[in-house]
Amino acid sequence: MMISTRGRYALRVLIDVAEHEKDGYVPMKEVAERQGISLKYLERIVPVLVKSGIVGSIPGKGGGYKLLKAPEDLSLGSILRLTEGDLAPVACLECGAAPCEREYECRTYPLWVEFYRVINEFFDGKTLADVIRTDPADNYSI
Amino acid sequence: MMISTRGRYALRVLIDVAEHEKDGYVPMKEVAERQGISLKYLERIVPVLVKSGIVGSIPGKGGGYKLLKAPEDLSLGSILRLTEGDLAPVACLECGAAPCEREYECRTYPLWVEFYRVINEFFDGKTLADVIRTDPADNYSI
DNA sequence: TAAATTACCTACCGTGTCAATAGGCAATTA
DNA sequence: TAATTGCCTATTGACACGGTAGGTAATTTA
Repeated sequence: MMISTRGRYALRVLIDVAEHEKDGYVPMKEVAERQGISLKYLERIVPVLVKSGIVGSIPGKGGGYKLLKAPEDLSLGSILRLTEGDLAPVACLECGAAPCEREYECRTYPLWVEFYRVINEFFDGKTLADVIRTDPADNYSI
Repeated sequence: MMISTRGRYALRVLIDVAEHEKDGYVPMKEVAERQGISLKYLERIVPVLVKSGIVGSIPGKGGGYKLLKAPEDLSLGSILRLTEGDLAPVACLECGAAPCEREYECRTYPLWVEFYRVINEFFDGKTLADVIRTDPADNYSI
C-alpha cells in the first residue's frame, strides 16, 4: 500500500471544504463529522495545507478553512506529494534516500524510474475540480 | 512506498536466473552473491515462484533453478502480484479488505480504482524479456 | 469583558509490518 | 561426501501507521 491516510484524508478534507465553502469558512469540526474522521487526527494533517498556501484559516467563532486556489488549479499530485512526502514506489527513489550503488548495473532501476514518472503524471493530470461535485443531487449517483 | 523487497528481490532473482541459465541450473547461492542479497532471505521468497510454476528447481549438487516460461511470456505484473499479494495503492482496494461503507458517496474512490488500473496495466504491459540483457557487453551500459 | 470557538503545537502509544538473521533438519544429486 | 534445495521455527530491531491526549494562542461574538 502506497498512499496512507494522511494523503487520502487531506484529499477528502479539501474536497469537503471545496463543496461547502459557499457557506463561508468551513470549520474542521464539521469536516471531521461529515467525513467520519477523528478531528484530532485531522488537526495534525491540515496545518501543512495551510503552510503551503492551499487553504487559508481563520480562528474564532465563525472561523474555519477556505480554499485559496481554484480547484481547477490544484493538482492532486501537489496535494499528495505535500502530505505523503513523495510518491516513490520503491525505497531507492525516495526523497533523501542514499543513491543506490547498484544503480547503473541494476536491471530494474529504469523500470522503477518509469513507473515513478507514470505515477506523478497520473496525479498531476488531475485537479481537485475533477473529483468534487457541485450539484448536491449528484451526491449519491455513480 | 509500495513495492517491498519481496517483489523487487523476486524480480531480480528471475532476471539473474534468466541471464545465467544457459550455464544450466542456477543455484540460489550464486544469485544471492551476485545480487548482494542475503541467501537466507531469498530462501523465503523463492518458494512461491516455484509453487506458481514460474521456475523449476532441482535439489542436490549441480542443482538450482531454471525458468519454466519464456521471458516474453512472463509479465512483471504477474510476478509482482504473486510476491506482493496485490498492487493496491490504498487500503480500501486491497485483496480481502472489508468493503468500504462510504464507497458510493466517496469522491476519491473512483480515483483510486482508476489508479489501480493504471498500475496493473503498467506492469502487465511489460515482461521479463523487457528488463533482461542477453549481451554481457551491455551489462554496464545505460 | 467574558465565553466560546477555532487553530495550532507537542508528546505519547499500541499495533503491525518490514527486513532481515539464525539455526536446524530432511531429501536429493553429482 | 559435498552441495544444494526445501522447509520449518523463532527472534529481532527499526520504523511507520493511525490515533489519542492535553494544552496554548488567537480571535470573534455576546
